[in-house]
Amino acid sequence: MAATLSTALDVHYTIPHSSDTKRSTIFFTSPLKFHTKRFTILCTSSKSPPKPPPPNLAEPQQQKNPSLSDQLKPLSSTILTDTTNKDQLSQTHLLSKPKSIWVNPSKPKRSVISLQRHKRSPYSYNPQIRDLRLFAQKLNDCENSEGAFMSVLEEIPHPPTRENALLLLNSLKPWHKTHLFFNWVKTQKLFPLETIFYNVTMKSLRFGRQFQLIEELAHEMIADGIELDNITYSTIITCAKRCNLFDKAMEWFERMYQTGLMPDEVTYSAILDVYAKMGKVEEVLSLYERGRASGWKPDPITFSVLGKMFGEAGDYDGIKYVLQEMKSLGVQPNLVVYNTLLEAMGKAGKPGLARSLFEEMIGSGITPNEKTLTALVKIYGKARWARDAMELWERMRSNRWPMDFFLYNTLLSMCADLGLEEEAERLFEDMKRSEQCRPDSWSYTAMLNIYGSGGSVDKAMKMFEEMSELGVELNVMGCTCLIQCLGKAKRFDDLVRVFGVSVERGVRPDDRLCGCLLSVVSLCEDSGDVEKVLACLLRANPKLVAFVKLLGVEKTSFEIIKEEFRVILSDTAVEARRPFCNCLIDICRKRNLHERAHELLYLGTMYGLYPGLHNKTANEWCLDVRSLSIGAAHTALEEWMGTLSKVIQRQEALPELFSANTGTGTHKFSQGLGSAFASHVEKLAAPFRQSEEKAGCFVATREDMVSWVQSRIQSPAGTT
DNA sequence: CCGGGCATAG
Repeated sequence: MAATLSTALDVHYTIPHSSDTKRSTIFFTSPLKFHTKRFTILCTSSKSPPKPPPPNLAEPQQQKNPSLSDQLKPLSSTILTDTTNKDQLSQTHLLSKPKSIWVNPSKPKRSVISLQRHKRSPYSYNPQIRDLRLFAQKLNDCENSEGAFMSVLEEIPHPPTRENALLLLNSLKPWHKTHLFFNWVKTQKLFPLETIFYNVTMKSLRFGRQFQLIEELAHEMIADGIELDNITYSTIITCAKRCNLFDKAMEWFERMYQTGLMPDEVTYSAILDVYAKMGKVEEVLSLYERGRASGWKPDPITFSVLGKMFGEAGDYDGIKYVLQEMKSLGVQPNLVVYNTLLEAMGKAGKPGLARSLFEEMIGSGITPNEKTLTALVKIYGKARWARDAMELWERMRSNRWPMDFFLYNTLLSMCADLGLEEEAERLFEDMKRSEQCRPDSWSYTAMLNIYGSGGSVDKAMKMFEEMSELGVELNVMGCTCLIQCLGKAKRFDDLVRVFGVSVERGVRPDDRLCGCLLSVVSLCEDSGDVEKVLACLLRANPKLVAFVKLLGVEKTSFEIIKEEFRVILSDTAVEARRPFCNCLIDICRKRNLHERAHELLYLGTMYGLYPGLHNKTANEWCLDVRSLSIGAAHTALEEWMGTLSKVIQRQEALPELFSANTGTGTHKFSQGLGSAFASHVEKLAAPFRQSEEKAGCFVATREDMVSWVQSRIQSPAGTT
């Protein structure tokens, strides 16, 4: 198999792997692509094309309005018909800032947004407001049934005039009661129900996510000839969005244009958010550009929508673009915008930029809230920036910045990320003493994570017992942390008990928990223990257990392993695939199935689980084992040495430097891949030395490598 | 007293 794997590793020399495929930089590196892409908002990239209005919808009154998709013809086609020298124009315009396109158009573009916000009608002071508020409270407090509601309603202190009815309608919750009251007012027929009555009712229905009812009301408005205004549409659209009915949101947005109503910026940013939530980045940017071209100066909420979208995409260039746009338009970010952008920076993996953005925010005089601090604490924890995390924590205390439940739990998780056991314990005690923030399932899980990764088994078990006593739910992550910890401590009987209790208490094992059990199997010295742990795994993933057994059957062919492993991996969550492969390799090595281990590493490489394992330049060949388990790293090193021997024997060109990167294990609790690697290198007497410049890197010169390989060829000792 | 944006995990 060795030859086959070297072939696989060789494949890596030539195929550049890209780990950055999720970056979308449409707008910034390739404006041409963006602007020339044919785009119609409702048709092209939507999985479900827009349906015609349902038959019970009245026909829109004004057919003269083009559909939105017609209005949003690609910018490029509009520009190119305006000139004879198309090539030149497309060059100059597409490379300049998009908005410059609109400086002097021969025909003004049709506007897509109304620059005037919908005006609200003023209301006059109602002297009965006090009575009516008390009455509304009474209605809110009564039993949530039609009978109870109607009998309280008979005690209404003042006649339900238009103003009184509106006031009551505005004060009612939950949505059932608003709806009952709306219907009651309708049956009274004391005055015609105007748009505002529908709007207020819809707002309440949206709280209860009652899209069906909202749509019924909208159809009723259409049938009765009651005008739908921007407030109506934005409420319908945001309700559809919250119910994940994106097609519905688009359908109503489209209908709005068709009836000749121009969205104002509230409706417009609501629909931008709909597209953003669907991940339609290009569509959002196109809409944004069209709005800008109509003379719209977006407000902070719009930028928050854009920032969130780029954050979800992990697109740092996009986040930069949002900041630039705000700057050039003179829009000052508010607290929510900063919160969104901080979170986005975290998702884009830019802790340093998140830190400067936070300082900029403080500098501009904005006080952070719980959400700001939650985002930042999470970022520092994940980046393992212990110093920044502790400084921030100190600032939170000395400035008395607000704390809440999320923030407590995030601080606990940060302690887990940084290995701060004592700090976490103090925090946890604070929470127990507090009124508002008693530890919940998240808090206990964080503690299980801290004790689990720190190897404090007894403390972890104490948490587990405490959870049972207090009735705190154990979730799959807490269970995984505990199992991992018990496994490392070789307390297999406790492990089996914890697993059983967890499943009884409703924990549904996921792929990460299976990976954890598999890693415990690789730690077992005794075959009886192996069976115990496999029995747990059998309840969660019988196929995986069958595969583990198959690996030990000597006559199993490589082809069978290949196919069965493929099936296993395709049934496995992406984030658990490499851990599975690592553990399986470890298991094989533990059982002295070294050939099998090499086969699995080969297959793992084939199936793309180890991108960038081997990097080759003219000067340096580097084996990057940072994402490998100890057994897998040993296997990869052996494989690499085998390949090098052949290359040297064939007298092919070699680089000056060889290096193996184990990483430094920035996590306090990481398992020490570097030292394991060092001792394996020592056992092989390979000429690798710890690099002085680069921590976690082992280096060897060409001369040393060649003489070592040649000595091994002469006396092939210690080849396993 | 009618409409839009922000948070917790192995």
